[in-house]
This record gives sequence, structure tokens and C-alpha cells, in this order.
Amino acid sequence: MTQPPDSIEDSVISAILGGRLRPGTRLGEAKLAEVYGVSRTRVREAMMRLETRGIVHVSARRGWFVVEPSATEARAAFQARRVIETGMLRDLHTLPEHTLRGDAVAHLRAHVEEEREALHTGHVGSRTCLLGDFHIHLAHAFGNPFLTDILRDLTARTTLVSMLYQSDQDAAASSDDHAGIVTLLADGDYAGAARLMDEHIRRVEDGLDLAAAPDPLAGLREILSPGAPA
Amino acid sequence: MTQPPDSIEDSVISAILGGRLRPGTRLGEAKLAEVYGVSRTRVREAMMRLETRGIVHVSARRGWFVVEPSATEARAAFQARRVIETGMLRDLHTLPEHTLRGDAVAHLRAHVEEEREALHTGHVGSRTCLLGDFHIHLAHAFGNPFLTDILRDLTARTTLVSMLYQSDQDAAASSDDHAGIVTLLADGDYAGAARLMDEHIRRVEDGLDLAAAPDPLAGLREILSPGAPA
DNA sequence: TGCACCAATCTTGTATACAAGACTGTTGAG
DNA sequence: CTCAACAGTCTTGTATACAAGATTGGTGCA
Repeated sequence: MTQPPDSIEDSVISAILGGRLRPGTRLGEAKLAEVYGVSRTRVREAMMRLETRGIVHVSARRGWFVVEPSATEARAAFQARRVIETGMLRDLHTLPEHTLRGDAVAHLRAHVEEEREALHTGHVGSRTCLLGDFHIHLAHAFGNPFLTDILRDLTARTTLVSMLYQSDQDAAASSDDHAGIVTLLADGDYAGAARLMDEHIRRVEDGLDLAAAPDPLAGLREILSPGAPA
Repeated sequence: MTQPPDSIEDSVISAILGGRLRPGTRLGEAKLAEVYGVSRTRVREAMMRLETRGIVHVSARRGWFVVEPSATEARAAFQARRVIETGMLRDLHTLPEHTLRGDAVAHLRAHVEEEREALHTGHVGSRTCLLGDFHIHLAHAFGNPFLTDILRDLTARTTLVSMLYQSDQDAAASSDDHAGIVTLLADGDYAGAARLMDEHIRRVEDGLDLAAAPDPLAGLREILSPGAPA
């Protein structure tokens, strides 16, 4: 939760969530070591931790790369999120006392409001970041730290998927879903919230063009597009 | 999946699942390096990966230790498993084609049979190992590699919990639950299987004495008990 | 005796050195 | 001109060296 302790990992993850690091990007140990002002040792440690979390992978003696989920992996990641998030919401009604922690609904409502604003200002980076954060906040509200961590990593993965398969997923529609879920939660209709969450994640997944093989030259094309600086 | 690549991690995990490594056990880098015939570097890498998976933790300049889940963490780990495993089973009916992979039910049936035999022979180590493996196999049958990995680690955690809070959880009752789940799956009654799974995990959790603080001297007492070698 | 202080030892934390493989660009033959 | 072979460079893989903190055991004072 704090900044200094493992800032390399958090830094990479937030760069991914914010769309500043694209799938397939190479992360050289030496470069990162220089950026963070530490030796390669600590960079390697951070990379390995990120690897076990499924965020980056290593190609032997070539370097570390932000993962590029295949279509199969993409589907699996969304399925995993669907299973866990709907399971979480459905579990709420079995917890008579716990329910959601404190002012969770109020926080979520405020978050959805933030999403709305980001939609209007149109800042694409913070927009996708906020849309992903909603699910993490929801997990946090549920109060199970294990599930929160798991969903944080899965969300990072699906964010990468969205970047790869260029969904024109209506950000507005997503935010509407989020608002609907919060409303149902406020009413205590957990089963309904779970159902809507299921539809929501399916909708996002269906918005992706998983049939289209990811273009390995995407980055290159962008650079070579007319108007690029010499 | 293969043996040689990351055998240190797998070795530690299987030692935990098999009850050969107890919570709180210290894992010295130098010792492990000698055992595995490598330098401390690789041991450290393995430990860090296990740390991000929540299996071990490091105490600054004191060493690596197998985690000792607190009562709160124990409850959270069981809740996470319940959410995910029931969510998985409930999701089966929404997958018209997929359902369970191939001969999964047959495999699970065979596994339950193995459990029964282990119960009779009474080998305690392999027994707890098998009872945990059932859930991992079930996840594998579902076919989502992410969920399989997640549940593997969560199961390792709950195994540690069971060791700490000395549940007299009837192994026989657990195995009966497993058998019941397999039967319901074979009948295609996924909702029923999910319900039974929910009860099953609750039962195991309730069998634990989470109120009893774990005894930090357990290992010592055992060594000093009458009959121990000089 | 009881306790505070201190030195010796051990263990992890971090950096660095070197080995091994992958990629790049050049060169020379056909 | 095309392409195969090769040397050079770059990057990761692994080990080792040293620094920093923790623990332990001993010593001396009250």
C-alpha cells in the first residue's frame, strides 16, 4: 500500500492499468535499473514477482516483456473474473452481519461519478484506469484481501487484453453497468447485482474482437504512420 | 509443469501440502542452496516467487518462514475458496458446450476412490494431500488455468491453516462430501454441486478451532515430548 | 543474583563480476 | 545481387563478495 517498499512493481502495474505500457513492450533490466536508481538485482526480483502474477514474462536471454494474452488466455481471464466477481456478490447474502464494509456503497457511487467525469473530459488513459479500478474497489469493499489481490492482477490482464484486441467497448455502457450494480447493491439485491455483473463482463468480452490475431507490428505501424516525427 | 525448471518452488509446495513442512518453519537460504545444489541467488528467487504466492514470508534479515495464517487470514482464505469454487460450479450451466472437460468425472471418481484407500491405510500425510488435491483436480477439470493456479495456492494456504488450528476435521466426512459433489456433477446438477461445495468448505472451516491461538511452541513441545531421541 | 552492555557470529540485502546465449551487421563466396 | 558464415555487441543467467542488521553468548558492574 505504501509507495517506497516495492515501487517498481506498483509502478509497472499502474503504467499498465493507465495504458502507458502496452502489451509486448520490452522491459530491459539495465534500463529499469537506471530509471529506479538501483542495481539489476532488485529489478530482476521485481520482474520475477510480476511474472508469478502473470503481468510480464521472460524470454530467455532476450528480456522481459509485458504479457500479450492470446485469445484463449483472454477468454480465460474474463471467465475467471466473471466466476470470482459474481461468486463474491452472490456470497454477500450468506453473510448476515458482514455485508459490505461500512460506507462502501457511498464510495462506489463516488467512483462511478468519477468515471462519468472522465468520460466527458475524454482522457483515455485515466478512463480505462478508472473503469478497471471500479472492480478492484468493489473487491475491496467485499473485504477479502485475497480476492482483492487476485482481482487486481486479473484486471491488469484484462486491461492488456482490451489493449490488444482493440475493443470499441463503449466506455459509457460500462460505466452505466457499474452504476446499475451499485444501485442493486444499495438495495441489497445481491443476486441481481451478481446477474448484472455477469452480463457486464460478458458484454465487455464480447466487445472484443478475439478472432482478430493481434498485430505484432502495431507499434511499428503507429510510428510509421504519416505525421510521425522524423 | 516439468520437474527441473522450478523444482525449488514445487518442492516446497508439495512439502507443505504433504504436511512435511509446518507453518512457521524457517527456510534458510544457505541450507536450501546446499540442498538443491545451487547458489543463494536462485533460492532467493524461488522464495520471492513463493512470497508473492503467499506461501512464505520474509522477516528482515532473519530469514524466510512458511506462513502462519492468523485466524482472520484463515477465515479469508476459506471464504475465497468458497467464493471461487462455488462460482466455478455455478458457472458450468452457463457454458452449453464446454461443461467439464472430457473424462473429468471419471478422473474425479477415481480420485475419490484413492482418498478412500488412503483413509483405510491411515497414512496421514498422503491423506491431507489427497483431500486438498481433489479441489485442485476439480479446478483443472473446469479448464481455466488461472483459476487452477489460484486455487492451488489458496489450497496450500488452507492446508497450513488446518495444520495450525489442528482441526479434527473428519477426513472421512470430507471424502464423503467429495463423492457427493462428483455424483451431482455426473448428473449435471451443477447448482446442487455448488451448494454442496459451499456446505463442504464451511464444514471444514467450522471444524477448525480458530479461537485457539496457535501455539508458537508446538514444534518445541513435540521435540521435548517423552520418547524423543536425545 | 540480576541486568545492561558489548563482541562475535550468523543471516539476509544489495551490488558487482563474469559466463552463456541471442541478435546485428559485415564480409565474402557463388 | 543473394545468401551463408562469422565476429562483435548486447542482454540475461548465475555466482560471489561485501555491507547491514539480528541474534547469541559472555562479561562486568550494581
